Amino acid sequence: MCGRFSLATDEFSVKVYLANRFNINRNAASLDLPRYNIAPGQMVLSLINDGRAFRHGYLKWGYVPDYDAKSQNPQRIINLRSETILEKSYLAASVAKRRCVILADGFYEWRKTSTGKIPFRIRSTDQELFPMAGLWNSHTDSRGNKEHTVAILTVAANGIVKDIHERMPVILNDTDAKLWLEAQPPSLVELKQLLLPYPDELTTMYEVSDIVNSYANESPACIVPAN
DNA sequence: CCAGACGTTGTT
DNA sequence: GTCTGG
DNA sequence: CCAGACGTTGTT
DNA sequence: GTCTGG
Repeated sequence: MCGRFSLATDEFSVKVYLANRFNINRNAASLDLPRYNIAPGQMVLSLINDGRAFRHGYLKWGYVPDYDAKSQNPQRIINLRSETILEKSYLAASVAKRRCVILADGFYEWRKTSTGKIPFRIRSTDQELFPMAGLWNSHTDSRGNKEHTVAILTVAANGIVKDIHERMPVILNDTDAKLWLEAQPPSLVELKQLLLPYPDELTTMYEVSDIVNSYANESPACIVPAN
């Protein structure tokens, strides 16, 4: 699955990416980059389509479903199985109207061994920055604060990631990302067909230090190859 | 009609 | 062991 | 995802 | 919010 990732890129590169690939040029706001260790509960850089144009902004990682929006400690869903998003009634409105992508340049998975867990970083050889498919939602919590929350969609691990883990985030290419974000998609069934394991031949993976285990370690050491 | 359920992963 | 928080 | 916390009463 | 079940 995907419970930790990186966007270890400087702000300028991300702004160039947003301009070139998504025609986003209103870029005054600071993007708080680079990030080496992004964890659930934190704000993640996301793209949506507002019906006229692509927009970027921050969403809080941990999707709060409508049915739980008013509880004191709502369920916060960090991943959703892409295979079943069309079957879950509580997701219907998000699937229809609140699809998004989350920007990353790598994600972490842990291999379980008899002696413990070993972290790995997985990247694309094709896209320095890549969009991960997500669904977002809005709610007003019990104190009246508005929150925009997001879950990352998952899919079966590809041939590379399979060595260490059974699931991986849905990574899209730029073309499919735009389709996924399309405000008036041809059909939701067609959109769901975009949610596939990333191609093996475009995937690279390497072991990293267990420094990454603690989200408090927001440091370049997280992405340095182990040994 | 209303009431009740509604996640994921990994591990067992 | 299990939940919470980042 | 992992790390960290994990209680109660009564007093301030 | 939306579907299922009774």
